[in-house]
Amino acid sequence: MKISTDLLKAPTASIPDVFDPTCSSRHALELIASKWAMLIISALEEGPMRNAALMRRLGDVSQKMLTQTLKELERNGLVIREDKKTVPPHVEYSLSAVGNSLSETLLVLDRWAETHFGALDAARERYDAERGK
Amino acid sequence: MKISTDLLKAPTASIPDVFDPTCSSRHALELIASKWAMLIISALEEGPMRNAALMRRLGDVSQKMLTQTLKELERNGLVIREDKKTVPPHVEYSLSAVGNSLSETLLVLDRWAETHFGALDAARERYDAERGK
DNA sequence: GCAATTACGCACCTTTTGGTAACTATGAAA
DNA sequence: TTTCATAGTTACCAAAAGGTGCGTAATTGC
Repeated sequence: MKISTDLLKAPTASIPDVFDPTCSSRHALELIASKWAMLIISALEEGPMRNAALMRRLGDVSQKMLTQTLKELERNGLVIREDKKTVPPHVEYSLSAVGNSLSETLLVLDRWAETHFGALDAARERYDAERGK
Repeated sequence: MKISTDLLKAPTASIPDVFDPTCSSRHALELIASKWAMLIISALEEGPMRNAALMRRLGDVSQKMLTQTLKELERNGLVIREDKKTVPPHVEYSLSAVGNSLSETLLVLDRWAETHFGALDAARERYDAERGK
C-alpha cells in the first residue's frame, strides 16, 4: 500500500507542502515559527537597524538570543548583515527582498495578535476557572 | 527619566503592541509562534478532525505533542474540543471563530514557505560553504 | 597611559520542548 | 473470556532554547 502511493506521488514533480515533513518548506516554516524571528523581521520592516536599536525595539531579548536569531536569519537569506568594519563596531541589519516579502504577512499576524489577544485572555481565564488550576 | 516616560504613557489607554513585552498581545503571538500550533490551525481549516486524522495530516507529530498543543489552543479559545462521550472515544477538534480568523493569515504563511523555501535553501548552502560549515 | 565604546564569543547553568514506551478506560465483538 | 478500538495519561529521558556574566578588539578622546 505504501509502495503504490509512493509510486503515484513520485512522478508529480513533488508539489511543495508544509504538511509533508520531508518537504523543505517545512524547514522554512519552522524558522519563522519562533517568537524572536517573527519580531525581528517585523522590526526590520521599519528600516535597517543596528544591534542596540533592535534590543531596544524588542524590549526583552537577551544579547545572546538576538545575535543567535539574527545569524540564523542571515544564514537563510532573510536578513542582510552589513559590517562597516569600524572601531567601535558598527553593524547594520536589514531585510533582504525575500525577508521583505515575509514581513508583510508577519505584520498581518502582529495585527491579529493585537486585535484578538483580549478574546484569548478571556477564554484562558474561563478555562482555568472551570477546570483545575 | 524612567518615571516621566511612565507618567506620559500611563494615561494613553495603552495601545496594543506586540513589541511591548508586557502587552498581552505578546502572549498571543508566542502561542502561535510554534511549529505544531501553526500546522494544527492550518490543518483544522480544512474542517473538523479527530485525533488520529490530525496525526496523519501533520505527518510526524507525536501523540504527546499533539494532545499538549491542542489543549493549549483549546485553553486560549482557538480550538473547540467536542467529546462525543462514546466508547471507544470519539473526540472532534474544530476551529472557533477566532481560530478561523487566524487560520486565514496562517495559510498565507504556509504559501509563503512553499513558495520561497528554495531561496532559503540556496542561501543556507551558500552561507555554509563560505563560512566554516 | 587610560577609559569608553560596540558587537559580539564563550562557558556555565536552568527551563522548556519533545520523544518513547507503558499504562488506562470501557463497551462491543470474537 | 479475551481482544480490539480510541484518545488519551504518566514517567522517564534527551535535546534545544534561553539567561547571566565575563572576556575581547582597537580607535577616539581625555
